[in-house]
Amino acid sequence: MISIIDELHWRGMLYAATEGAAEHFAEAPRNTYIGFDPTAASLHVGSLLPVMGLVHLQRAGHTPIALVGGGTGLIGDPSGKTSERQLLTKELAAANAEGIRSQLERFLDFDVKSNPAKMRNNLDWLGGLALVDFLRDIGKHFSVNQLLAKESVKRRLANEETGISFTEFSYALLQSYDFLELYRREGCTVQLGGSDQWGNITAGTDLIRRVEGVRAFGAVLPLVTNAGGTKFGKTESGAVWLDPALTSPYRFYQFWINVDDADVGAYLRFFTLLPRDEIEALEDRLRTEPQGREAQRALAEDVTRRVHGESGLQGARQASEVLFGGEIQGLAADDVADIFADVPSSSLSRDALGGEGTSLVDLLADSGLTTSKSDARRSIEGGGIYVNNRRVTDVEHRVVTTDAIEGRFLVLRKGKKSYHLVEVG
RNA sequence: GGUGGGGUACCGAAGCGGUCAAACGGGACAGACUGUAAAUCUGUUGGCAAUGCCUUCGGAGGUUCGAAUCCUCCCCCCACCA
Repeated sequence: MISIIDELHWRGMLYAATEGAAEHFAEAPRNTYIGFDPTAASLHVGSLLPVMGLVHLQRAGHTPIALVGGGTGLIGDPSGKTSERQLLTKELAAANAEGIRSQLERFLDFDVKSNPAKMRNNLDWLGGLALVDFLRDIGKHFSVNQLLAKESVKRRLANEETGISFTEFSYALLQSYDFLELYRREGCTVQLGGSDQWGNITAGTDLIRRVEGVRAFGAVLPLVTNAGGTKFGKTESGAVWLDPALTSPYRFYQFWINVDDADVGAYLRFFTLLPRDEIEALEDRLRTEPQGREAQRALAEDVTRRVHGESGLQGARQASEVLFGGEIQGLAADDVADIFADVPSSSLSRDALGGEGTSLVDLLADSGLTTSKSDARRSIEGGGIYVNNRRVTDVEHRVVTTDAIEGRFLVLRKGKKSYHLVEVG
């Protein structure tokens, strides 16, 4: 059996681990958990690294437990946050937990006999918790002095403006309690998390040692960064979600295709299950023939397939090939409809294109491709606007019936990558 | 509570009676180059029925032919003192 620690290590996915964690994993299959905050109904690519952590655990023969924080989500983790968080309603937290659950099912095997993945919701034990019991049994083991020394708390205390509420201050206790509960219920002895979770995780191992006299372990994953210095997983249009309703498979695929050369090696290790020699071969080719962009392609295909399935991938890939291949003129309208299924679209009445037609400036502003008519004019003047992939430089340009492909579609484009489909009907 | 400084466009920051839709920098968008990359260079960056018009310089009033700029009141930040 491959060692989970070795696997995570060569992939650069091991930022830190508690003393003895490697040996602990080597001795026997272990039940290991990672928590997910139900702040939204969908995971985004920012949470993909912990998800992959669970995947590796399962592949290495351990039992991964995904803990959805239906209860802690009601509190809010102060780690990495500079200001007090908006509390979720119970209903919202529950609905979000359900959405996350269904997405995790794409990554983990919940049915395999030997080590099926498990999903738990901490609302099950936090929901009915009696305050007095909690303070007496759990709170007793925590030193306020130590909690105050935590980096996340210190930062908030230093800021007199925002401060920190007692609610968030007690978050570490709840997360520690989760770990304890999972130990009791599932025999869970290891917790994984993002590097910002280190303090919360070690608080949990301490609690288990004190209460149960058992040694528990923790390991944390690195922060995913990108060479450009911007936040990973964010694009102009916001976060990249796993839910196809929020981020279409096409856009999802494009996100990975566009990964900076400097980042693609690390991302292949993080987000795909490709073996080491394949990744290194891809990196070689990135150096010798970067124009092929095989590494980005491999990354995009692997991740898109896992998240959106084979058909989602094929659709995204076909669309990308046509869109960046150039010619749209020769395409049949049905193909256009297929290819642009994921691209933002709007409709326009056939009448609007009759006679004088409609001004391109209006179309652009209505489509949202440009933020205003002024913006549309500027974009046209700057040579950044294309109709059916042909550049238009005349600000007064009017679009008429014969421009539509088979009378049904107009493909608007701004710059290299922003498309909008107008359905004529 | 006292004294002083300040609130300007997406952000930072100039402007301190007309030539201000507001310098400059960052960001963003577009173009060139390229590989749907990075770096670099160039252009654009309030709106519209567009050689003009309308809205915007914390808020509300006022002075003036004319206010981001001057006056009054209010709100909010920062520094020092208490």
